[in-house]
Amino acid sequence: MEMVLQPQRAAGISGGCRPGPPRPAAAATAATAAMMAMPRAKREHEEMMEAADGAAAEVEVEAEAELRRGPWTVDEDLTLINYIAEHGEGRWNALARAAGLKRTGKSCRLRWLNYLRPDVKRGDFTADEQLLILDLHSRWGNRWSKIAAQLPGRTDNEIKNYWRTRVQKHAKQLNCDVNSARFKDAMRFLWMPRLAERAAAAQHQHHQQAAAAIVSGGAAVSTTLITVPEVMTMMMNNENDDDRSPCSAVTTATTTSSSSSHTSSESTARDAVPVGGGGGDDEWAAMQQQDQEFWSTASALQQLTAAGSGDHHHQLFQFQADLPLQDLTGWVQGFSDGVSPETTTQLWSLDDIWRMQ
DNA sequence: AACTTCTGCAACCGCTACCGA
DNA sequence: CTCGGTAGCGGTTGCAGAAGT
Repeated sequence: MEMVLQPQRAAGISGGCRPGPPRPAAAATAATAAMMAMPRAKREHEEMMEAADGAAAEVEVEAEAELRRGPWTVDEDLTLINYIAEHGEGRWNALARAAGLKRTGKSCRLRWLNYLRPDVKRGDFTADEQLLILDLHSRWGNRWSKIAAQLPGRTDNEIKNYWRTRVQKHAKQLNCDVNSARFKDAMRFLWMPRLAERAAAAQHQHHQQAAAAIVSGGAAVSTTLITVPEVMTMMMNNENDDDRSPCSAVTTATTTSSSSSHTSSESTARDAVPVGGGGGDDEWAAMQQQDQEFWSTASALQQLTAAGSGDHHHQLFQFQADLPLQDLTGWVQGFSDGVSPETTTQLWSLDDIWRMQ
């Protein structure tokens, strides 16, 4: 079977500055499918790899001189995708030669893993994802690949860039080092709760949509929307746990709620399956399962927020006292991506934080 | 309109770990 | 055990579009 891949039109990659070659998403998906039927192609691949290895030494010097660098072209992308679709990935140097790409194996590997791989997710990070990144970074530091492993479809490069461009920018706005205790406190007590709230709100909206689809015409589903003070209480309560930071407490809550759906945007389409559209028992069971998970999550959140611990409030007060008013307000507003200024101010003025107690 | 500065991201570089001969 | 090749990781750079002047 010979697969011919056509170049795709630019797929509107959000946030991209470099125009670059369009991402052949559909082609990459087709590539995945092609990889399923591989045995014969695999054998050919092995032979080609051996041949490529054999020829490698002689051509190495001259090839070195004409190796391409810089942005990948559409043709190069398609060549790589086609080759991997037929032969699989691995042994990148030999692959690069066998595929006829004038690139280093390193470059091919990077291009494939960070851009062409069919399951790579593009676009802005969801609140859930941001929360997870903050949490994991607080635990593991700059272990980007390890962090990326916890975010399906995200690459270490993407997360690294996110950290450098967004997080470090905010640390700069706050006039402190990204590794300073002050910034970490700001992350724990302001940014992460806010992300948790947004994530919860997204979950809330998502579940309401799903419920509306399931109970068409029925009563509106009542859900518990977790609030900033609730999240803060959760964080403080969980500081009692020996090996769990407040950060992990929030993440636990939010990721638990999303355990049945990696991200809200991702899961919406899947979950909003119309009832009675020819679905069988499996679909019904799946919906029941999702319903069950939603309600158990809401219940868990309520339980977490039920008990409060006054001791930890002092920490928050101390933190508030340490931060200059204008710094805090400006900085908090700095995190207002996608939120109207009014909303942000309302959510995060010092008065409001104070009232949360 | 022209120029400069800022921003975000893809790609590269250097290093280390791992593995097989 | 050593050595060479490869994969993978984290840090850095370069570039193009956006924003500002």
